Amino acid sequence: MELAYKNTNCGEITEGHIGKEIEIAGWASTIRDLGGIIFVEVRDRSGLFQIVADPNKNQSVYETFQNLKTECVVCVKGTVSKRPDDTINPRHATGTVEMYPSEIEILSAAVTLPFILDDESVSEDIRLKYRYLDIRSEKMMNNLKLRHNIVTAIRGHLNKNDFLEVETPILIKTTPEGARDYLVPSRVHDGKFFALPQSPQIFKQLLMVGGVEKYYQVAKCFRDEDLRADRQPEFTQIDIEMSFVKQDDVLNMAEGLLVEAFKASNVEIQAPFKRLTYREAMDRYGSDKPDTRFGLELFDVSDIMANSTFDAFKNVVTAGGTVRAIKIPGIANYSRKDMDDTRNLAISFGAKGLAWVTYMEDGEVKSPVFKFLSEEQIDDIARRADAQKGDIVFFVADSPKVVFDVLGRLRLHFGEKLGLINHDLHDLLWVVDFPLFEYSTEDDRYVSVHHPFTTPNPEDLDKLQNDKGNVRSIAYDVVYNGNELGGGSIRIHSPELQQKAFEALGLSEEEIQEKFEFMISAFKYGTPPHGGIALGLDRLVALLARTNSIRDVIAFPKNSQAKDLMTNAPGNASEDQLRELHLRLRNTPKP
RNA sequence: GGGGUUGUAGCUCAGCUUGGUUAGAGUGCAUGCCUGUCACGCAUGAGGUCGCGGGUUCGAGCCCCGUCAGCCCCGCCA
Repeated sequence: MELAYKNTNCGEITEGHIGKEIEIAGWASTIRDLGGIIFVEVRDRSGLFQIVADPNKNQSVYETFQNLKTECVVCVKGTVSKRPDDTINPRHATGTVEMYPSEIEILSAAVTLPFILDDESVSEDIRLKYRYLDIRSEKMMNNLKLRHNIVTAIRGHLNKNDFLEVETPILIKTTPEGARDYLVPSRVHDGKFFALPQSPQIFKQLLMVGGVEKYYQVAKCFRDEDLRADRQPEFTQIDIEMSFVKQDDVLNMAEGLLVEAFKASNVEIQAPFKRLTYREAMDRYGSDKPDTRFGLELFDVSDIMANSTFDAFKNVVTAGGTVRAIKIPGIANYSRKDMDDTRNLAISFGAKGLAWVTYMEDGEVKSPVFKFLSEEQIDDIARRADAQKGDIVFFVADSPKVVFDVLGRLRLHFGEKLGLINHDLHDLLWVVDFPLFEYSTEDDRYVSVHHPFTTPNPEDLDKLQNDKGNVRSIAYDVVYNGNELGGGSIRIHSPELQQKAFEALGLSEEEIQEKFEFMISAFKYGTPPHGGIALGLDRLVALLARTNSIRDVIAFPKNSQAKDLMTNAPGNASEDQLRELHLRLRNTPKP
């Protein structure tokens, strides 16, 4: 028997194939042996197709069917037939057709699988250990297809718009700011190390100096930080840079790109997206990636509290802090325990405490802080909150950072809990005018919010030396349903300004020379104004696949401890390898 | 680095609150019966280091201590 393996995909067989002889190949996904007749579903990437063996029609094929084991690989030749009317299965795409094979060959046997494919309850560590089996599942296969479709759409859009895809190096020089680098020891250079890129940032800017004008890359990036459901040590960015552009040019381009990417997932979105300034996002939503699918906006009561006799709040305002509030409707019947839980939640978010006003259904208004407030102040709060019977208003007083963080998270908590979020919405927006610096209490200095190549807002240049906290940048993030999809900025293209930016970050002249000399000197040879954006592909695909773990859209991800459970990486290095790399281990590693 | 949570059959879990006979269920697997199933059905069977180590106890899957591993979160992630 000479079979060609395959000329038709299982999932694509239709009534149009009836009477035609075809060959299919795939995995025997389910075998139903009824005694005198055997049904087998053959699965390939495209879907399932039922084949039938009847000893009266073909004895030798029937005998082969009797020996089939689940997940063995077969190739089958035969003529497609219509199923009898009463056996049509409307739940399957190929449920109206089937085949009595004239020939069947087992191409590969299969031992019993360690778990059942498509069983959603199987624990993830088992799935990751046998990832090659997990990929056979409909869910994983669909996610990989979706990812492919999205990347294809993005590439198509960028190619059509005259972008050049350029690869940048993976072995690069370590940079001082940002996440922890993965280091690669150099064999050739004793004691020296490469770093893996956290992003192609510097290279894409130098491509602009090189005259590429419009660049993109589906770029692997690496960060040696602790993992989360949406964070992997290696991940993929759609990395984009453009010359001769201003902020609006980048935003318009990215909007067009995202429209195409969403379309690949059968989601229609409208451009242009809303725009919020960073200030406005924080003031109204307590977040730089606000979920604006629901209300519950924050409001400021600092002025009222500053004039109260409540020292805890008053002193915060005097010391430069702020008091903000959020109104949660319909929870005035909260029990003592509910209130305790809410306060503990606020404390877990970083608050020192939580104050509130309860507007009871019967019209009574209660609050532990009323004794510190005048009648007029109490009225002011009710008016500002637009409080109705049944509402509770919560207050947090602290530094702006803490207040926004706590109330922003409480807002999300109640939005979810009270079912205020419409999960059918696709809410895309830009947050613009990010601050250039933020103060790091840990490092006791100002650090870049974005990265040190971000252009300061020209209006704020005079604050670069003495008022760093109030310098705005030309930087922007794109947010989808409260998730950061990506961000970018207009970059510095003047060597003098770049030098000043490094200095403002507290880098010493030696550090600037050692780490960035090539960049500053590159800028001296004629540098176009440029800017760009990077979009997190894994997160985008995960959101469009409606899964909350990016591991579900990565073929071979690491687990939460940054291990590959399938290959057991990272592994040990041999003595010889270590010697060649000029390394000596402090402790003998566990085998 | 910190907090929470889970660990019992190949897989998913019950049993733990209140320590006590031979540790169960579903599913998968094997065998047999079954000619239109599609979560096929019926029957029989195999399958266990109760994560690991120590302790308390006459007796520990269950209580205590330690440890390892998985997942989630905080820190961290320009």
